[in-house]
Amino acid sequence: MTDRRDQGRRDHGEPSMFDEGDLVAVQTTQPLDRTLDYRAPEGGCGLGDFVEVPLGPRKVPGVIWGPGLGDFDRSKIRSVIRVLDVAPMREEMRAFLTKAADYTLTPMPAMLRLAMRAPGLGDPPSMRRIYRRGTGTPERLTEARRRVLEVLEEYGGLAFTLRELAEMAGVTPSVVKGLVKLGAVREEDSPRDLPFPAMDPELPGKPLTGDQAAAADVLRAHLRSGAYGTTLLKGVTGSGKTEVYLEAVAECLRMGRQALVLLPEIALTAEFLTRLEARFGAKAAEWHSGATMTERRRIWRMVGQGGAQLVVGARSALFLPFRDLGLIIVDEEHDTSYKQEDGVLYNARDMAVLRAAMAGARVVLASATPSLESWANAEAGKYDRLDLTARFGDAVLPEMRAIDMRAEKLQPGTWISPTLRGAVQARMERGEQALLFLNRRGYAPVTICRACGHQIACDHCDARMVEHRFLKRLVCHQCGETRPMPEACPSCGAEGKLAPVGPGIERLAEETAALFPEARIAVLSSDLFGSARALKEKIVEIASGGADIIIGTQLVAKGHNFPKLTLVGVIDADLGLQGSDLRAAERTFQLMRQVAGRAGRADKPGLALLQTFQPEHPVIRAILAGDEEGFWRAEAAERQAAGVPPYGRMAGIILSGPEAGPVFDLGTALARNDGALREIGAQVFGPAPAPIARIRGRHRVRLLVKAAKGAPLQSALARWLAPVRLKGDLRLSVDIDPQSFL
DNA sequence: AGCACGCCGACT
DNA sequence: GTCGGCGTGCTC
Repeated sequence: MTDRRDQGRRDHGEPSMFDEGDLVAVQTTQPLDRTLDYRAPEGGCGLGDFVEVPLGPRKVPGVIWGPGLGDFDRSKIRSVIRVLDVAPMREEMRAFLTKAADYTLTPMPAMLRLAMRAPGLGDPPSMRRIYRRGTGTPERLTEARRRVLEVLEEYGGLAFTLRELAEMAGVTPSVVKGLVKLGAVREEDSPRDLPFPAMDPELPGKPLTGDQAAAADVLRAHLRSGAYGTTLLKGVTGSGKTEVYLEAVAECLRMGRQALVLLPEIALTAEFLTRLEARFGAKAAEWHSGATMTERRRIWRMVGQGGAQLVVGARSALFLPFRDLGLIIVDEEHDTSYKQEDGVLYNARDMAVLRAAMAGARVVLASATPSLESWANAEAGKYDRLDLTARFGDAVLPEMRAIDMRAEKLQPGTWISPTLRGAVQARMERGEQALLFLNRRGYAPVTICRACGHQIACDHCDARMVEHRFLKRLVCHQCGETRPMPEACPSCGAEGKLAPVGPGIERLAEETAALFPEARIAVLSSDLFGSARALKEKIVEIASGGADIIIGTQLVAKGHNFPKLTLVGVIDADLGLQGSDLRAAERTFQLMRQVAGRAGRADKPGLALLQTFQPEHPVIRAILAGDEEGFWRAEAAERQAAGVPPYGRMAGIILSGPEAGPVFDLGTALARNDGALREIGAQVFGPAPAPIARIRGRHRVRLLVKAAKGAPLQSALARWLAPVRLKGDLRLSVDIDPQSFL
């Protein structure tokens, strides 16, 4: 066995610490709340080694976590089956997982699973056959043979698999095999998982403007310090944020350390990867849920061996076994998709900071509209802050104006005000593009029966079904359940009485087409495209002028460039302000600013018009005034007064089960036995129906725990929840720092 | 997580 | 009598 693990150990000066027969504690991915003692296998093992151990009748994967605890009947202790042939888990990774588990109140096995999500971890490094140019030329040089040799010579020295080579030459594999026999092509074995091509940090980036160059200098200096630190890089759309943080990536690569770029949305990576390739001359490793087993396996192993210098990935890339991580970029750090259920509830932005602190790496949080948390951390001096203000070229941020909908005359069932209509008309006449933004998929959010007043709801969720006219179906946006659009009311049976209420993006498209029959209209909504690729292609087509009016949901807000766009019309700027979610204002502010930022990127000035019924609302006013600092200060003051994050601590407890009764009973029992929480001065609110009271037939109840900023919330929660025994199909999950609090 | 053990209802 | 429901407990 070529020993990768020995190599890994030598690299870090860790000796093989446990001899055969020594007791070792193994952390497995089985949901046990402690490590299990085993005997070290033949040849010994070291701290952090990935191993396979017997557990009952099964073999399970695990990691050597430390010396055995020795508190178990010696005669029952079994031996580690084998040490897997991958680099051992580093001390720093174990520390990170431990802290992350403590912080999110996640059992260690679930945490460890995130760090072992690599296919074929236990496989030996497998080989594959590759083919390269041999010496000599066959006597009979047929056309097919000539093409094969030509391909090999064209790619001077490179080797290919049989299939690749045959395909590239347009011949059958047997032609290649024939050449092998004649010695003109050489057949070799090579490891399946090859290192990624080296990145070249010395290639020139785009020229930077004054403040971009200054910001890049600061980031480079931070990196050279070699110690942990976080920087909030704030820059409006088009300010060249990416170019600036790529300079930090370049510096990191120059230092020989690894860099990780986290992106919130997979759809962005294709465009982004091209950009990276142009900057560093080679493809970065791309880690996301859509990657194949082979790719994942290669990345996981190469990251651990130092054969991948730059990884671009979704949130789970934080758990890759980096050997020497020097920099984590969290792009669009405010994006809510960084916090999502992934088996474990964690916020990738916060975990990035934790991981970097453990690894002695720098973090750059990049955003045009930072989260209030990050803004507050910068204010408090915990993060450095860099602001990029200038936009590229002479383009400026669009002018923003409100359209007071109380003063506009609209036909029932229409949503485009005369003012907005006129503005769109003007753009059409000048041959410019306009974007109408409405953050609601489908045709109409509500379908009501005019005979009996019944609203069509999902059978499994407490949510209304949304009509999707393109699909001719009703769709539940909660669980994805769909059914054909009925003719008759499912409640009273009246036919032809079902009526759409309220606007969705499809209905808006209908209205737009009626108003502008000549215009080419493109509708951009995530559900209208079968694949990310199809969506991407559509966006490229639109950007090059393939549409006059773009109608889109929030996916248009995410960093796509539309150079001909000069008008953004927000159909319902009040949409995000409704409800009692404390972060609603923040999210509306971010979304409106991002959407507005789409307009006027090139040399033409942009205009953003916000249709609103409450133009005097503080959030709308802050958006219009472009007074970000003012908005944040006001938001911060409100949250401080309410004692909520980031000025207080919160946790959500979600209980769920098939029957509402037992779920509520458990919630009530928990709320009553809150001694452990009162000890730290924390309060419990609830139980109350969760924001979505029923999902896929499971009833959900939520409790909220609120504590002071410095309070030891996690340990109190652990003590509080320790005695809970979940009966039947009841489930409990803890959400530290929930995104929405009501 | 699996998988055994075990303690109560309707079948040959 | 026993087959089988899934509640409880164990795995080094």
